[in-house]
This record gives sequence, structure tokens and C-alpha cells, in this order.
Amino acid sequence: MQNTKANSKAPRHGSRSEHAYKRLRDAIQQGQFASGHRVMEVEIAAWLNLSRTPVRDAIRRLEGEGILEHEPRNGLVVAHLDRQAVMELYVMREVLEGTAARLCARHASDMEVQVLLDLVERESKLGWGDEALAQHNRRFHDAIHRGAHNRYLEKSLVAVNDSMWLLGTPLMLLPERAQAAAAEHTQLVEAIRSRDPEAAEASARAHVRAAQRERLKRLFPEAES
Amino acid sequence: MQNTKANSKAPRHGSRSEHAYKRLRDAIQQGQFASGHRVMEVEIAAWLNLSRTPVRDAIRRLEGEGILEHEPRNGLVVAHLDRQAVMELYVMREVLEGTAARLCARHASDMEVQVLLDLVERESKLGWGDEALAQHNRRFHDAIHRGAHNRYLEKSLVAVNDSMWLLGTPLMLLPERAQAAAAEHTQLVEAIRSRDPEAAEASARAHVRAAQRERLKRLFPEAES
DNA sequence: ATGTGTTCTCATGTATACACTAGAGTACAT
DNA sequence: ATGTACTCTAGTGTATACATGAGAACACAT
Repeated sequence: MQNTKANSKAPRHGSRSEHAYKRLRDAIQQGQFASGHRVMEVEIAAWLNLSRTPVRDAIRRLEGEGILEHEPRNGLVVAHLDRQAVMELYVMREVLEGTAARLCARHASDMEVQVLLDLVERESKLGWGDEALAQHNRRFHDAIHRGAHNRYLEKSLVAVNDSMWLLGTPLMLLPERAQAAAAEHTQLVEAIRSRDPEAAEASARAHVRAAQRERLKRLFPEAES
Repeated sequence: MQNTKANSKAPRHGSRSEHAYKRLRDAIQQGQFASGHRVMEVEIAAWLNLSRTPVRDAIRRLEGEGILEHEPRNGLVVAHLDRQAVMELYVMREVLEGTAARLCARHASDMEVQVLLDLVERESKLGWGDEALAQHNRRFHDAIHRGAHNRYLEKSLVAVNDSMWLLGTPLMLLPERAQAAAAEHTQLVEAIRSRDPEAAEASARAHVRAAQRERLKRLFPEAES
């Protein structure tokens, strides 16, 4: 075995496979590997200072999640989403986030609802365009996903949202979008608090559609849409 | 490398990893490995006459798909679904099949609709309780999933339906259910043919709920539900 | 008998060597 | 110049040896 101590900067999480998975995932999420960038086992292994075996595990997982894909003449690359894929992705996201909101209104415990109320409360106190806001946004949506109490829904949502960050910068970092999103979050939580599944689903769907409109504006500025 | 020719009965599909994946998947699907059965790399490797490496790949994939899971004191086992999990699974199935039907009504090409019409037509001519009927059922639903033209939806549906066969015998093998299902299929395709997304979704959701009721009767006969 | 510490063993994690394949380059013939 | 066959090579697939860790079994003390 090689160098078991001081394995570079980042702390080791669990097994080496797990470590490789997280590092690779983060690297892609943060845009260190852009869409279409080729990913080679040996390269990653050298980068993380491990053998190919745990790297392969990580790659296989990311492949299963659709983050990596085989490109015909090119080998394995970070997945690239064309316009059609983005549309399909947002359709799914609307369905899943809508469902999560509906189920959350029905099944979330009072304590879970309280957490949501606290989160929207705190959101208003955050500066716009901040990295902290993007993180807050993740927490907020995770709280709703968990409140739905459906492990399969949760898994599908993770998959869809993971594919989302292949699109680049989170929208929350854009001040206008952050401001609108805060209002939408408030409305959504209000529907959940009053245990109104229909309103909650409608609100979540509207929220996703708004994000989609904004996203399309950024991605394909000249498209008629 | 070992024995490259005459690798036992079943034909080799693509790579050894792929082969291992399919064989293992089929074995679980056909109930050769029941829910809760422990799965060990070495055992499977010996069974398929390969090394652990491709078997590991296969196992990792099935793990990612939720077909295999780590049980605290027991290692890796074929996933076991408790009552709660079954309920959650059917909720997701209702959402996803409903969505597929809705999108299919909107986006399927005329040719794809024609295929669906042919399939329901042919279904009426099949004997009930037959293995061929279960296969036909898969084809039918696959056709709807494809007709929705949404790769992420399709993937989620595959995942959910794969978890489904952890529950045992397909319901289609029960004559009463097969008969009812045929009627429901007809109604669903009719809604799709007339390009009515709302009716299609409602029909698909009803179809799933009917299946769920039947399933719960079999799985938990004495439950109040 | 019951607890507790110590092996022991089995299964998985990890590294690595070797095999195979498909694409890139190269040399030669026309 | 262009086509064609051959090699060369980079990257992945596969096998296998070795490391590690966590339960099980055992031995011993009380």
C-alpha cells in the first residue's frame, strides 16, 4: 500500500472509494471539470494519489447517476446536456419537486414544518448573491425532500439535482433570482404550514418553472423559447 | 486470464462486467435470490466463473439502483422491502407512471401511438396467467415510457420498476388481475390516442392504484389498510 | 455460568500486473 | 497524393495478491 498518512489536504472520508467519489463529485460540481471534459482513470488516480481500483468504483457510481457518460469516439466524459436534455430535466424536476411539496404538506411532522419556517425566516437575513445563500438554498430544499418521507422520491430528487449542477453556476448566486426565490420559498412554506397539498405542489411547480425560465435565458440567450 | 471459450451455458453479453450484471439481475428478478439473501463477491464470482473484479462492478451498480443494500450486521443482501417501503414505492410509481402517460399523450409520435394500439389489441388475444402475458405487460409499459420522450423519467421508472420485482411474482400472472389490467390498458391507450394528457394521467394513476391494492392484499392479507 | 480479552477467519478494500482493443500514427505501394 | 496495411500506444478490462477490519469463536479468569 502507499503513503497512508498525510494524504494531501482534504480529509479522508471513510473508504478510499468513498473519498474518490466525493472528491470527484465536488470537483465536477465546482466546475473544476467542465461538461465534456474527458475523465481517465489513471489521471484521477494520480491526482488523488490512489490506485485505479477505488477510482473505478467512484467513476462507476457517477456513471450510474448520469454525471459521467461514455461519448462514442471519446471515452468517458463529464456529461454534457444539450437543450433537449435541459428541458427534460426541468420537466422531471417540476414533477418531483411538486410531489415532494405535496407530500411534505401531508406528511411532515410539526417539527419539520417548524424547521422550514425557521429556514425561510433566516433566508431573509442573508445577503444576496452570496455563496452562503446557495448553501442555504440546498438546505431548504433538502428539508422539504426529507419532509416528504419517501426514500425513492428523495433518491430521484438527488439524481435530478445532481445533474442540475452540470449546468454551471447555481442560479441562487444571481441577486435578482435570489430575491424572487425567497418570495417563492415563503409562499411554498406557507402552503405546507397550512397543510394544503394542492397549493404546495402548485407553488413548488411554479418555483421550478421560474428557475427554468431564468436558466434558459442564461443558457440560450438567443433562443425564441 | 481464464478460460475464454465455452463460458458455461448462457451467452456472454458484451464485457464480463455487463455479463455479471445481467446474470445477477436476472437471478434476483426470477427469485433465485430471495429478498434478504446475502450476496458475496466470491460466491457470485465462483458461480459465474469469473474473478471478483467484474462481479464487484455488477454489485456496485445493483447497489446504486437499490436492488442490493448493506444490512448492518449482515453485509450485502438483496434488498428487503418493509410495508412502509412498499407504500412509498407505489406512491412514486403512481407519480411516475402518471407523468409518463401524460407526456406520452402529448409527445408520442403517431407511430408510437399505433404501436400502443397494436399492443392492447394483441393483449386481448393472450391467455391469462401466462408468462407471455407478463412479458407483454413489460413491453406495453416500456412503450409508454419511451413515448414520453424524457430520458430522466425513463430512468427513474426503470429504477422503480426494478425495485418492484423484489416483491415477488408479477401480479400479471394472476388471472383476475390480468383481466382487469387489460381493460385499464385499453382505457389508458384510448386517452393517449385522443391526445388527452389529463385523462391519460388519471388513467395511469388508477391503474397503478389498482395494482397496489391487489399487491397489498397478497403481501399483507390481514392488514386493515 | 458469565464476562472479557484474544485470536482467527472470512469478506471486502486496495494495489498492481497483465490482456485486450481501438484509434493514431507511419511506412510503403501505387 | 492517396490509399492501405502494419505497428504502436494509450486506456480500459480483468485477474489476482495482499491488507484491513469486524464478527465469531475460543480460552481463560472470576
